[in-house]
Amino acid sequence: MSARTVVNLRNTEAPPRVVDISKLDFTNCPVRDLISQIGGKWSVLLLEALAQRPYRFGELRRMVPDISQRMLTQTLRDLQRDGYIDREVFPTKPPSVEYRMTDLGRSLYGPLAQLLNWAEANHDAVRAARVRFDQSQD
Amino acid sequence: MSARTVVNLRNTEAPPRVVDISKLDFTNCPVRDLISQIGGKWSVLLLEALAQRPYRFGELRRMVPDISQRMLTQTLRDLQRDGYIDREVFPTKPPSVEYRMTDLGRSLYGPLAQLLNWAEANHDAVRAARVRFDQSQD
DNA sequence: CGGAATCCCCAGAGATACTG
DNA sequence: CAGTATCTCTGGGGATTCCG
Repeated sequence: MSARTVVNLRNTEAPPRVVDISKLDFTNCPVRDLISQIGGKWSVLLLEALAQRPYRFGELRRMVPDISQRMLTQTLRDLQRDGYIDREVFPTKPPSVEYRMTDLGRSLYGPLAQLLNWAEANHDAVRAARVRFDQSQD
Repeated sequence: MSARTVVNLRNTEAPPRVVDISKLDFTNCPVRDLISQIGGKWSVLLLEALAQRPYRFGELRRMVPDISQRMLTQTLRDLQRDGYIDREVFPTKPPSVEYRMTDLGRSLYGPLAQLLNWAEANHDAVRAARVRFDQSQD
């Protein structure tokens, strides 16, 4: 994929210099790697929750009532795998599991939160653009 | 969906106050709305390209050789619909179509680029975390 | 040149039931 | 409580063909 292309394109000073575009490892593009993960349906939501404070499995489940048990487990495991959150098991009875954000996760949440703030601030503009577009298409 | 929950969760000062979580309009959550759009496979890539300068359809196609014609057309139309890019048709022969970023798109690209920079800067850390996780799971 | 229309496939996500 | 294990299904995305 266009890993190098992406890098070059973001360099706004230089002209676009497309390099070696066909031979690049698709799975190794950092941007695609990040977007495909947080692009999931629940990842950002859980990151927002855990950015505030640690939560237990059941707490997260109650906070996001329309997530299935399966997707909560899976999304948490994926976030843990990428190093954004930690998982700690307390051998109580019944057992309880707490999830908390790592330093890496917190450093991700900085720029991520900026983007989310943009989304909220400009949501009306986007919706208005959609209405205009749809009306112009008959 | 949890539109309000998201808002409250990002307010790091107050305790989590989950409000009216089941009755919210799923489609009206700004965060979900943005993430589901730019979470697409090609959106960010095209935004990066057009953040630099306007491009014609065929130019974009050559820059991203592994995108299908269909997905290029569709992704561009979606970005246009949300107001991030403009489309201008030049009635030459054969016709040519140019895409350029709008002011709204440029304002989005600010925080977005910060996130992408984070992705590149921390890609090694994420990959290392993955290796650790996979090895700890037998 | 820049699409639109059509067919097809599979990974992401939901529902349900069971377990340490 | 906090998960696994199956089964299922939708829709995002690819390949191909046709059009102004």
